[in-house]
Amino acid sequence: MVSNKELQEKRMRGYFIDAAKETLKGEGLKAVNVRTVAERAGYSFATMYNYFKDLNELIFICVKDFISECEAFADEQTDQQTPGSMRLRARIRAMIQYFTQYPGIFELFYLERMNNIGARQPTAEMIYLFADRIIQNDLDQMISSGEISAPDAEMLKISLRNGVAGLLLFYNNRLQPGDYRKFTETAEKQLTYLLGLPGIRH
Amino acid sequence: MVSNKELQEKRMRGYFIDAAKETLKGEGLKAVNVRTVAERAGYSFATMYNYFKDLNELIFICVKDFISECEAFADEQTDQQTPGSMRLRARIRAMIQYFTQYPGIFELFYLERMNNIGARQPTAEMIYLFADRIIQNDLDQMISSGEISAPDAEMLKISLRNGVAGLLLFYNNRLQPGDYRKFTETAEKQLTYLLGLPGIRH
DNA sequence: TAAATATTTTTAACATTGTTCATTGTTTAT
DNA sequence: ATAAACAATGAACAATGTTAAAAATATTTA
Repeated sequence: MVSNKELQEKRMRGYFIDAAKETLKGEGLKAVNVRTVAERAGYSFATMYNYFKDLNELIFICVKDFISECEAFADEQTDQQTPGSMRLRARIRAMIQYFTQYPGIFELFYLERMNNIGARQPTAEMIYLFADRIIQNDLDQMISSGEISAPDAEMLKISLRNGVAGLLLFYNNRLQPGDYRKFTETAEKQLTYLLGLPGIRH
Repeated sequence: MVSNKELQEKRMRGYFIDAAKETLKGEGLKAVNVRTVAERAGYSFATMYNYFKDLNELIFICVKDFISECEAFADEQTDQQTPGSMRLRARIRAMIQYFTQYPGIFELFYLERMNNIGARQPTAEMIYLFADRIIQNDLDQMISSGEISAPDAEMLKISLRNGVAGLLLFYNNRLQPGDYRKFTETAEKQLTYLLGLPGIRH
């Protein structure tokens, strides 16, 4: 049972959160500032400070929401598949797709939030755990089916997490590879490469 | 033959460049701003604009210098070794060591510079090519010795570049793994893992 | 209902940082 | 010695995050 006050406060926070999320998805991180977000929400910039400690807190909430959204997207893309290496690939593919669709979110996750001293530790940990969570289920399945040993699975997990972060980091800066088609091709090859390890029984 | 004017101008630029580099290595990227750098150089902040287009140009020069420094460090660490997979490992180890010794430089390379719209493309490309250059020699040797095929070498190169970037990205944010000892252990394991691929003849 | 009180929103102001420009001081060439 | 060129600087502006007092609005109470 929530009071009117709580409900109203939640709505107000929602306006700002939505405005920030829209801006992040659309114009990207550099367009997010107190004044533009507040304008989009339909309030003065100072009003934000009545509902959030500071801009960091607001953006932190966006990160949490985007994590959920990305996980939901991966779930949705793979709900027909059974756990295992094929689904693992599909889930990573979904994650890559999500971040390339919203470069601003990638920037937020891997460049800005992690870089931020203030909210450093908790945010970075969240992002880090999220990347692992995306693939944990399938790795467990691969272990229990004897497809891979537990230590090899651990290495695979780290390699995938780091490799995907690096892959997106370079692509996000419009470099390598140049176009999207070539990028997905490289991503697929890299997945195949990382999954083609000696420890895995094919 | 350089004129006095050119010499003097070069010196002036050097004062600012050194001040910026010291600040980056010591206090990190967030401590770098026009006023602190100029103070360290012994001049007013406005003087900087007589020698550099803007702060970006100054920092861009630092990036170039750090790239050279890191390459020199890798060369120095491996000058006793012959080209091949062992030296490849050692060179990557040197690169990782360099960036963990100077977190501010990593931040600059992979988080800030790449993130910067203005100087985006050229800087990111430079950083990207530098990472490849560190290992190119040894990869070529491995190819010509028949240790690895050219296509596999290309995949290995990409995997290493992306994997190292991701590894440093997560470690730099003080997360995974917690302490330096554990970190180097993980880095070694990951190197072994990536180099232990099916395409490589052992 | 009207005054008093509490809450919410906003305007004004400040701090920090990057940047530009006019002024001032200094050097150089005639 | 003086005019021209050059170098260094402080004042000022713009953008952004933040705070605090003032204004507007809502709620409570007599």
